[in-house]
Amino acid sequence: MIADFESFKIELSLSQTEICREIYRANPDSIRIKKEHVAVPNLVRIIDSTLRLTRRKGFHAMSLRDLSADCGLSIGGLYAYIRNKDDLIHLVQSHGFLLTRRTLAHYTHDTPDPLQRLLAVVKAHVYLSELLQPWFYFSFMETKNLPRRHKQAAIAIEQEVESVVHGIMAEGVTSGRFRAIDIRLLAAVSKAMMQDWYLKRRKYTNYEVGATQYAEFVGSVLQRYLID
Amino acid sequence: MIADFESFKIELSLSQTEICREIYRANPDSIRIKKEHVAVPNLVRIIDSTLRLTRRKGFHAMSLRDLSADCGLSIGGLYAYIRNKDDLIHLVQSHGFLLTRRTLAHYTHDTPDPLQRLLAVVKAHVYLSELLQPWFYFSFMETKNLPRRHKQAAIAIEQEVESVVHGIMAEGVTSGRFRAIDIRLLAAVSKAMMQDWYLKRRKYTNYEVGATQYAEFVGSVLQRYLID
DNA sequence: GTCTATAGCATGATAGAC
DNA sequence: GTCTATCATGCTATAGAC
Repeated sequence: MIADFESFKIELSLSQTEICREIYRANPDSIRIKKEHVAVPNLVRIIDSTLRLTRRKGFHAMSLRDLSADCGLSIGGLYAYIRNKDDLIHLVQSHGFLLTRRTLAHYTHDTPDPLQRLLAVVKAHVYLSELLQPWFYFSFMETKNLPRRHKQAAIAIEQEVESVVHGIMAEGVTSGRFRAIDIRLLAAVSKAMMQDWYLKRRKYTNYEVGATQYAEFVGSVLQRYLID
Repeated sequence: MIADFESFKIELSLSQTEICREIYRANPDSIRIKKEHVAVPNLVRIIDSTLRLTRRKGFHAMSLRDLSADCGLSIGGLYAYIRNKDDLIHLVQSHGFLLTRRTLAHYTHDTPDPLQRLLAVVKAHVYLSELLQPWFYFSFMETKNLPRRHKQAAIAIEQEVESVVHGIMAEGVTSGRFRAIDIRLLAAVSKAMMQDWYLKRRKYTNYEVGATQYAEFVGSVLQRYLID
């Protein structure tokens, strides 16, 4: 069970620096800087700038000149952290994958009741995409442009989320707690609703709807459909 | 009330040629070809190629050389139909706008019962996005990269769809046919579910789910939430 | 490790032949 | 109306100074 957004945030310990340290250690091929205390802060800025600039114009339209100006490194300096522009995608993608897997696993292990587990997963996903909104947006929008490997990895993690939801629903149906309906379609539209939170973030801000309210609303729609 | 997909298709008379004829007549500034019988078939190919190539790599990554090779016109010939690359976006956008407005207006005028009208709108939108899948996908993915004017037009039409859904729900609540719930959020997630049909078209093909089945499923989720 | 300068290339757009 | 040839620009990526 997830208490509230603030607790979630703290529990996840989403320090940008910490994440970038993991990325640094996981990518010695592309990052040719030896000293961790030098590399990590620069990585934070590079990834941050990439997400911001890509959001505006798309990844292809972002030039490395723009990026170097925004993150404060020169073009040459930038190329000590990546071998080419595509490496940037990989750097950005990797920590999102990491955190999504970690979070979903965490919130599906300790709740026995299927309905409660389902609501917890929905809330965890909304909260996670709230904290990593730029990343989720980037990942969704740029997936189709990725080289094959990265593309498959991105599709795989999307499918994993849907599978988790589907698995919970299947268990609920089997145990008789949920109605016997087309749970594959319901899992698919569940994901569509969760996605809308980060794809249309600005709209919901205008509506003055918060993450908790949205997650609980989606939960209530699912609950009403699953239970008589 | 919409009977079935085939009737819908015929009623809309979605001949690519016909649509491109309208586009040709609406854009004398960018299209400098005088003879309609020459211009229209070329326009069909240009728009078709643009949608296909953009789908693969994104609009920015599609070069005009790629496009000219794909549509069979030379670079120079292409520039008789557009003044610059951004004109291409406008050509592609315009007929989608036209058809979306026309279709929604048509299916919200003749059904008095709010529930039936809601289900009709959902089905009409799913059917429309099934017929114009490449266009809907393009519009969603490229909106953020558009110059201001086109961007606002694209956001406006999205908002119109949501408003139509919201209006129907409001009427149902007022007349006591629907439960009094947060219909603004429900309208928002309705749109999210409708969008998923064209954003994840391939997934639903793999699931062997058709447009009618999907529309009716979304309708049943909404109906169950709105009615006791 | 980071910078400046630049090579090498692909792109959007145009001019003029046919 | 459509083509081929070409221009100017802006891009990714690299080399070498510090």
